[in-house]
Amino acid sequence: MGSQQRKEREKEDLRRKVITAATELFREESYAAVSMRKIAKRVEYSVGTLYLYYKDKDELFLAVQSAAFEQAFTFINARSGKDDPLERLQELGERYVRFGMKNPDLYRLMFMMEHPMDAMEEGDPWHSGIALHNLLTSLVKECVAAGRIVAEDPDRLSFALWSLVHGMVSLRISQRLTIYNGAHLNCPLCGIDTDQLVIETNEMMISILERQKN
Amino acid sequence: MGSQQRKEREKEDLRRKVITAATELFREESYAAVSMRKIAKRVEYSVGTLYLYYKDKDELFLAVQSAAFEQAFTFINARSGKDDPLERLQELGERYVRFGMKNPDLYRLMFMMEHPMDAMEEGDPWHSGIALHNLLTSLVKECVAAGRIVAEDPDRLSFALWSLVHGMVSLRISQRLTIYNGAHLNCPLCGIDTDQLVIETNEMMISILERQKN
DNA sequence: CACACTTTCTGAACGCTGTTCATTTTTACA
DNA sequence: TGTAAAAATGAACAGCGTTCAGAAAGTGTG
Repeated sequence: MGSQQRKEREKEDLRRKVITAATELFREESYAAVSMRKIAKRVEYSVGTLYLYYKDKDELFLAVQSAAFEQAFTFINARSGKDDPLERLQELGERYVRFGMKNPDLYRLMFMMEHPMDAMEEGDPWHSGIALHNLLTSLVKECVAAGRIVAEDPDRLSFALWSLVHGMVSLRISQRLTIYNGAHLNCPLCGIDTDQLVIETNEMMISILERQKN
Repeated sequence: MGSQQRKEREKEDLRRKVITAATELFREESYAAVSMRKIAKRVEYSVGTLYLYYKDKDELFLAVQSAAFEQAFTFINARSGKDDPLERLQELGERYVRFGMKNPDLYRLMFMMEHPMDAMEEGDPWHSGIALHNLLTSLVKECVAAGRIVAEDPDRLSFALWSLVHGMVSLRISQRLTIYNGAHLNCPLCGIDTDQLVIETNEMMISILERQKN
């Protein structure tokens, strides 16, 4: 019977539809405003049905997260014409922060949401996230190999760079860079556009690495 | 009449009690588990009373955040015997990440919680947060003045360092460093204790700055 | 077609959340 | 002691995630 396969396909279809609807909602409203009932309404099923496809909200959100990681990977992995690995490293960071700042609620879901570790057992929602991480580390190592930077421990340096860009994006997303808006903090950074600050600081860190010699 | 002043004092007392209770709850349970009813129960008032002292949950949380910033400032500002400003900078970073990793839910409240900007008008919940920021920037400038590091733009460098430590702490808190636990990411960092990784990476970044010459 | 069996779907119900507000209790002062 | 003002209460409301008895739709057989 081919009907078995058709049903499998339909089941997968609905799962995808749910993820798409949830992703749209994340884009339209804020992270906190996305509820099971709203997702159900958008896919035109009752709320109970969602629980036939996802064990609970955490599992559903994990699936959305997984899809978000794929989007992020696609966006960030876009190859550039540059030859210099260090330039590509800078571009990698820039695309990372751009993605995060353009998709704050997806970014929250990917990197800032509290996690139900028990739901993480099966499947691998972080697959594309891991791929991103590998992209970074191998690029850093390429820079070292090409003599563009010096690094005793390229893996730790990669972690530091990830932390740097993540730190900037998450502070930006959580509105913590608004301290640079008012004048209560009197420093040259005040008044600057925070998105620009993030991007420029990424560039600065790259040039610091470039200038560093053993 | 002195009764007027006494009432003012009692009012302030309850406000403080509420903040203390909420802070305790943040420590005991997770961030998400702290509800108005639980706070009310702990201070032995009805839930409605809380709304006589705080306009809504956001305002209450902002007050808790403000107290948390003070705690953080006290903890992180602890003076060390070191003379070298760069060593003190490294210690500053270390105390920052230690505070964050020991008080994950307070840290969430301070730096990761989505913010109701409209509640930020009066008062200055970030006062001690700003003080922390100033501590960092002035220390960085001290390092530059002492010739311990080179920095074209000390303010941007301070922002970068803040982003770095915040990035590490928040990734740690959000359980994202668990990718270094399993073996699915085969790199030298795997299996390492993540708290240690964070602290060591802070040290590494300091030594990178130290080695950097113009 | 009719029947039985399975799968899919529904939406009311439960206990939780933040928030409001009519009501009651407590306090203050003449 | 009486009365006006202040403070505290907790039931009620809408929305949340989640469950589950029952309705509906689909499937295979006689």
